[in-house]
Amino acid sequence: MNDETYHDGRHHGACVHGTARPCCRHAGGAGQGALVEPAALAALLGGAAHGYDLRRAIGELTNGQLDVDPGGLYRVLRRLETEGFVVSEWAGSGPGPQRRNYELSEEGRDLAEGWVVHLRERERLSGLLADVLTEALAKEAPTE
Amino acid sequence: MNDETYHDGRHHGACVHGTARPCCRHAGGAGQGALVEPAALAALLGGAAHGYDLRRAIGELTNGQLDVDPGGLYRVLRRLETEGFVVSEWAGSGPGPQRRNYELSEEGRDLAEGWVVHLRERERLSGLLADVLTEALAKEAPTE
DNA sequence: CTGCACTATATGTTGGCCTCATATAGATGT
DNA sequence: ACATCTATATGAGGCCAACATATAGTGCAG
Repeated sequence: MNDETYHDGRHHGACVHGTARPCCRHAGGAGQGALVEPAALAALLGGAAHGYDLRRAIGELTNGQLDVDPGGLYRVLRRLETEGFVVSEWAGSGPGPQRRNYELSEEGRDLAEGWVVHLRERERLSGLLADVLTEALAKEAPTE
Repeated sequence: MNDETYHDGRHHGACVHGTARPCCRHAGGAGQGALVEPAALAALLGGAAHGYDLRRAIGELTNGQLDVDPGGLYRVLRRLETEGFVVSEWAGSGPGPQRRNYELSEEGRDLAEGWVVHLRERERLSGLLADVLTEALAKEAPTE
């Protein structure tokens, strides 16, 4: 009603500024750090699948926490293929739109292992910074 | 010696690809997500200071885990000032290069609180994705 | 006296990512 | 016929970290 801020599950309401002003950190991935690539790798580890199914698998694997943009997902799959981490081919013709089947290569499995390390580091740094901020806010007691 | 990879504490050796190829994820903040702004806010919560000192404070607050680029730090401080989260002025003339003193505004404190929420979310998602990947890798037992 | 390292502030540039937008095409249900 | 879902894809904007580069003041060692 008179709540003019967005509530569509995207970044509008989750802007770090906590305001309705145009959020300056919802593009370019600098907000959270890359997520689509590791999510795609996780889904592919569960077995070969087509793009649309991988997106669904990501949602299931993360209990609905991650809903990756299909545009970004296909872009990542393409790039991972050009880099040799994924292999894909058009699936046999059946009813419905043409499907492309994606499968992880051995190098892709190694890449996934690398991402675990990277994500743990991000988790650690995020927690560390959140702790530092929390303590600093607590010390800076209201004096007004 | 014959180890051709970098070892200068930057992202070279920490590339998510785990290879010596030009790491494609060490620029644009997409690697870890934004860190300079919350770190700057944390340092400013400790009291007004000049830029160079804030960088040192960040190092201390994070036990050496974070060594922010001075270029980026000054850029963030400037932007935070134009956005009203920080106030600064040239310090009185003394020996040495000219210094600028930065101080958090009330809005800046609110912004810092918003960053705690954001960082906890990033911590949570990073941990979730790392868990998902770890479990998927464990299930995909070596069959070769 | 010179050169180097530190202090202190700053701008330029590049590459990658997320988000949002838009597009094409096949199938199904109302 | 239209809306929705399935399925694949490209374009564009904005942000960030990292690296580079610049200017200027100071102190110290050789």
